[in-house]
Amino acid sequence: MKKTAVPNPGPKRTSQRRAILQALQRSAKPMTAREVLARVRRAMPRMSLDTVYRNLLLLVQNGVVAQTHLQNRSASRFEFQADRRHHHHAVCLSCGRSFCLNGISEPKFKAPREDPGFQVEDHVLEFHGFCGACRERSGRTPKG
Amino acid sequence: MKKTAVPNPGPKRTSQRRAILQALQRSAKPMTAREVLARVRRAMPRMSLDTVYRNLLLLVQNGVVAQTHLQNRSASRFEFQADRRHHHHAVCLSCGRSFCLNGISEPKFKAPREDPGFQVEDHVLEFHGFCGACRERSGRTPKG
DNA sequence: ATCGCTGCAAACAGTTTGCAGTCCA
DNA sequence: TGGACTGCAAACTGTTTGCAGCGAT
Repeated sequence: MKKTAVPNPGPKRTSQRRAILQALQRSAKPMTAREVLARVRRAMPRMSLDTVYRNLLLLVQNGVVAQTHLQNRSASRFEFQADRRHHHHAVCLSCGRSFCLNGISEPKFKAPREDPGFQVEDHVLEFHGFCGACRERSGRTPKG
Repeated sequence: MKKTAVPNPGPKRTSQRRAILQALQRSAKPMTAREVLARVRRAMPRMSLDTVYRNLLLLVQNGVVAQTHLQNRSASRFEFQADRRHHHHAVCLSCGRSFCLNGISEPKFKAPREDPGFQVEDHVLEFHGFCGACRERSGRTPKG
């Protein structure tokens, strides 16, 4: 039997996907879907927010991108992960930007009295405060 | 000039508000607005979700209730605070319930390299895992 | 030729807001 | 009495989904 040209199933390499990933890779800070969209639209004006979400979801599922729901904001943030270590975030209460933190010692878990059988898989640690820029802008000094 | 009976401005003590606060006080776990509504409706069937939200907001602003956006879930959780100490939460990845944790040692902050001037005001620590009930239900054993 | 992907629009969940009538102080 | 509060409905935001056409393999 002649072997028919069976289309290769699985993800396709689309320009949109590449652009979204690239935007994340180039950003030092986690971005919201909307921020990603704005960035990508500079090159691809017709990109839609749905496509951003769909691709982010895919990237998150593949472990390429990490998704975080910040306490502060309703929109989740996405960041490129590649071989990044587990880390935490600092979120500015004023401008909402979030920064990645490294070298924070990992918190130790103690099961709740109510449920001693609780088994931890993961954790999220988020610091809230004011970033340098916002403190300067608002006249907050390091000591004041 | 005769002193007219000027209505006292400021919050009024309504039965709805009392019921909402009571529901939170009686709950060991943080509740979503919808959970609060369900609870309160047992006594006040006409209570609306909007009223729950409005009152929760007020209570949060007054520091009576703490609001937490969990990583996991989209709906925020509310819990009675009174004179409660700062504490953290454990969230079950399976059933979504959240438990309060006490006696966790506080994480230490280290400013991000990117913004050494970041000043911390607060933090949130959230453990994710599986609660005892869900582990039993799904056959997860402590060692397996 | 397929099947994944895209853009558009509509659907959804959580939350907020405008309005007119109701209730507490 | 008057402003605070309530219920209802509608608006809004972030995110997801249905659909028909497009595009990568």
